[in-house]
Amino acid sequence: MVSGTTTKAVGKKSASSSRPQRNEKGWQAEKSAMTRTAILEATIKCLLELGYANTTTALIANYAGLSRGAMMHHFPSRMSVMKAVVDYLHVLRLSEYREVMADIDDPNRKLTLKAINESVEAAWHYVNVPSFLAYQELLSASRTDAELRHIIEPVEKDFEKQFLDTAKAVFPHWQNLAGLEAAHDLVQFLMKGMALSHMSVRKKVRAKHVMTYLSEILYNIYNDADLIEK
Amino acid sequence: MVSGTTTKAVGKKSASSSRPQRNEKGWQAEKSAMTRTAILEATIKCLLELGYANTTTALIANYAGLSRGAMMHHFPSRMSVMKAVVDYLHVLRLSEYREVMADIDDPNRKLTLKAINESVEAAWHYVNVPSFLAYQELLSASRTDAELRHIIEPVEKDFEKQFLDTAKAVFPHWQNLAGLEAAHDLVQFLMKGMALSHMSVRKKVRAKHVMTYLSEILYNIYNDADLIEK
DNA sequence: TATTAAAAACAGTATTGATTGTTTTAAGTG
DNA sequence: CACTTAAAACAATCAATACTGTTTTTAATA
Repeated sequence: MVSGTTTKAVGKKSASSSRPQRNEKGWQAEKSAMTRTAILEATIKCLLELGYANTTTALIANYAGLSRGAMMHHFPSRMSVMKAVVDYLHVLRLSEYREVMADIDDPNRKLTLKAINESVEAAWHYVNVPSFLAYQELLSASRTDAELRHIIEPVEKDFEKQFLDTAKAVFPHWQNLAGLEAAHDLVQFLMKGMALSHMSVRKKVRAKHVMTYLSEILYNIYNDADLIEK
Repeated sequence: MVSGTTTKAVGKKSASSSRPQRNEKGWQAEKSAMTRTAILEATIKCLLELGYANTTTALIANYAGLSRGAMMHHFPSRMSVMKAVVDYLHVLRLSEYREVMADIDDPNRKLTLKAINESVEAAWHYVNVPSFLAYQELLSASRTDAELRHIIEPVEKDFEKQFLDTAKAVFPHWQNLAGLEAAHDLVQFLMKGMALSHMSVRKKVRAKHVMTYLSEILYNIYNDADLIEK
């Protein structure tokens, strides 16, 4: 299935390498927390490199530099890891998005085409970041994995809501609310579609072209051009 | 994993049900061909319902109403079935697309907004059809499955090319070639992004809104509005 | 000493590819 | 045409591997 089944130890002990700092209360608890996030990040790496189906508990442990026993101590089952990763990615992705959107433009001035262009570029960058792709892998697997779907469904719904709310907050000048929602969907669906078109030829230039168009479109929607009068 | 592991026999003997017509030459060859396509269609059903990872040879055989031995006779390995399915879907999807696009509008007249709207609706319908979703499942799996990727990559490239060529043939009036290509990408990426956003809330209405915008955009591009002068 | 982290070993199940056997169809041959 | 032989379709079983979750053991910490 995958080559390095034998003690690969990628990113070896990235968590437990800091030496015991026995001040404060609960060094063990701290260590435990570090191991936990090491496992979560190892899982994300696995999802990216191997996909959901091939992300086995043994591989996760390897990537985290742990024994399988240790990892099963922190997460009693494979699905419990996945659930933790879903939650982990949820907050991570939201914070990443807010960070990206934070320095787009002064929210107190009217949007320029240049600013829109920048935010489109940012959105493109956003869907090519590990956290997005790993989450997408989980979302994709959830289509045919009922247990995972039950876990990820409420999270996804909450994400979509917060995602849109953030966009509204970033563009307070946007007049037509329905227009903003449609514009937001336009951007997100398009970006997702491009990001998931892995083996397109000339992907870079095509993406650039599409995004140039998209920016002009958004500018028109923003300025309430006669698009969609109904 | 899945409920009916025990002789489910879905779509039982849909292939070998026709009685032996011993005229012409080679009844056995005909039967063999029928069994083959029965296996391929069973595989597609599995891909849709269970996903690539859970599509085992045993399940395929069940769905096709065959023993595993019989199915391994026609396809010596799991991957060989997948390869056959990739080819099968390739021609199927192209023919479906051409069929859908055939009755959009008279290619000898200038495009109306209504006609564009119709073709957008057709594109939306297209990405919700089984063959698209099954193929997408394979494409998605190929990201982390090298063997499958080697199989599907050339097919996907050829598909993209023929896909665009078909669009060009359907809209011979389209002035700006670069504009048409961008418009085509715009539609395809957007549709894919929408189709793969499984658990969006209010998906239907949002899709409708986005598509209304999209149609106006396309109309503008088609009429060489000042979009993208560079 | 009691508790927690970590490691190792184990049992059960599922899947794959291979092998062997049985039935059905096609092709010769006298 | 009757009979034999070959080949293809189909079925059943087996060995090897891989993954999951559990249990047992060891080490470290409070």
